Amino acid sequence: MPKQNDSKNVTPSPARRGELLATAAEVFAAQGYNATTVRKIADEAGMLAGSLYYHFDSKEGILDEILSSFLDELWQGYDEVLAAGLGPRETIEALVTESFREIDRHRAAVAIYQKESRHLAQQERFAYLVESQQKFEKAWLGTLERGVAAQVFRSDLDIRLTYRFVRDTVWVAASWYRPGGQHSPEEIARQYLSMVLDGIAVRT
Amino acid sequence: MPKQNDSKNVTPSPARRGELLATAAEVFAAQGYNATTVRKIADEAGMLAGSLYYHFDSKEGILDEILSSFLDELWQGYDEVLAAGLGPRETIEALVTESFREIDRHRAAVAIYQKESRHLAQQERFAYLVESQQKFEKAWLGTLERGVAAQVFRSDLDIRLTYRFVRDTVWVAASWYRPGGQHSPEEIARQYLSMVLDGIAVRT
DNA sequence: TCCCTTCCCTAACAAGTGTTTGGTAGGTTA
DNA sequence: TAACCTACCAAACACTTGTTAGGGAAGGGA
Repeated sequence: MPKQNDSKNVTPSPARRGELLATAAEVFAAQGYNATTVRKIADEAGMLAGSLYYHFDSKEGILDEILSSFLDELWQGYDEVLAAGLGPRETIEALVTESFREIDRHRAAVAIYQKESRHLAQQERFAYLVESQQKFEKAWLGTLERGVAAQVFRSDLDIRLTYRFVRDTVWVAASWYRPGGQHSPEEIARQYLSMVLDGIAVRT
Repeated sequence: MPKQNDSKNVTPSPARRGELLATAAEVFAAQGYNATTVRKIADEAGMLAGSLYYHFDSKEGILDEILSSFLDELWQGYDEVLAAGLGPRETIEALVTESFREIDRHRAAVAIYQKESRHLAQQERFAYLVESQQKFEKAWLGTLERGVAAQVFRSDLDIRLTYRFVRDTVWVAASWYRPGGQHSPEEIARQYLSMVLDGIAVRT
């Protein structure tokens, strides 16, 4: 039961759809969703605006597919980490590393998510953004609490503040990260973890 | 030589302008600049769209005034800190604290800046955003380098990565911060500094 | 009383928006 | 060859957008 183009009697190739989704994601990330016209996307893809509607239902549908497929892949990686039964510190390390790998693979999608998710989440179509965010909070906050209980994380900090601190430090990286840069995702994760866990001050 | 309404023979009161700027900033922050219509702003202010043009030149002019007045006030505080001749660690502490105070005072403006500055900076009208960002980088990066040289900050980290880390962790707070919440700006600054400087792990 | 200023409304404009409809070039299949 | 499918174009649609022009109500000062 296909979701797209149900009424129309056409079957666009998934490969071409993938290409178009990638270019659309780049434009959305660069200009913002609302500032991006379908004519701009089509232009970037070397075709006319109307032709996009052979492949997709709507502009919103394109955005939906970009975000949901990103989140699907993200949670595939996260669930694997969470199921591994690691200790709190090792779980945080694995989650952060996995996050930077996702940023590496889905830079545009992450940037879009960062900018638009807050007001998109109010729409029914994007309700899964709220679900994902809740699941996200549960995983990270739970791990941090486990760590405090096990005395591997500090207990003198507001735990929710700590959660937002760790979460934000990781994901905002998508705003400046460029694949193929000086540092690999793993190297960036290593340094970020070192800063988050041990701080940037010299120990006395 | 007034900048606005130069041709028209009118003189809107600064007080009313301030109110309208505040509501506009709230809507921009909540919905995004491009997704916000002037009709929505006017609606929120209890008037009709056209009436906004008695007070302002254009929608872009409103945005311009929100951002530039925020940056003016920000640099007033920053310059004071930088001129105080503090040590590197104390300078970072003062800058972070000052930043959270600005977030407290200009939450909406900061949120808009976060979301829109990247692609706004490409326009000539908003060239001052680029200048500000460069000045910003010079101040923070310079302080961090001073700290490494003075052996108060770690030397085994990529300094640019550290800069982005500290910068982002502070400013993304505007996305979740709400004035009048549980913690004061100073308290949030204190805990953030504690995390950034000493890490969240228990010292062994 | 009359005038002037402040502040907003009514009504419209032109440009740009996402989207639809019908058509067609080129390759594949029967 | 004929029928068909894929992937696009050309042209238009209805609607929303930022913006403008003219007018008018309320109030203060002369």
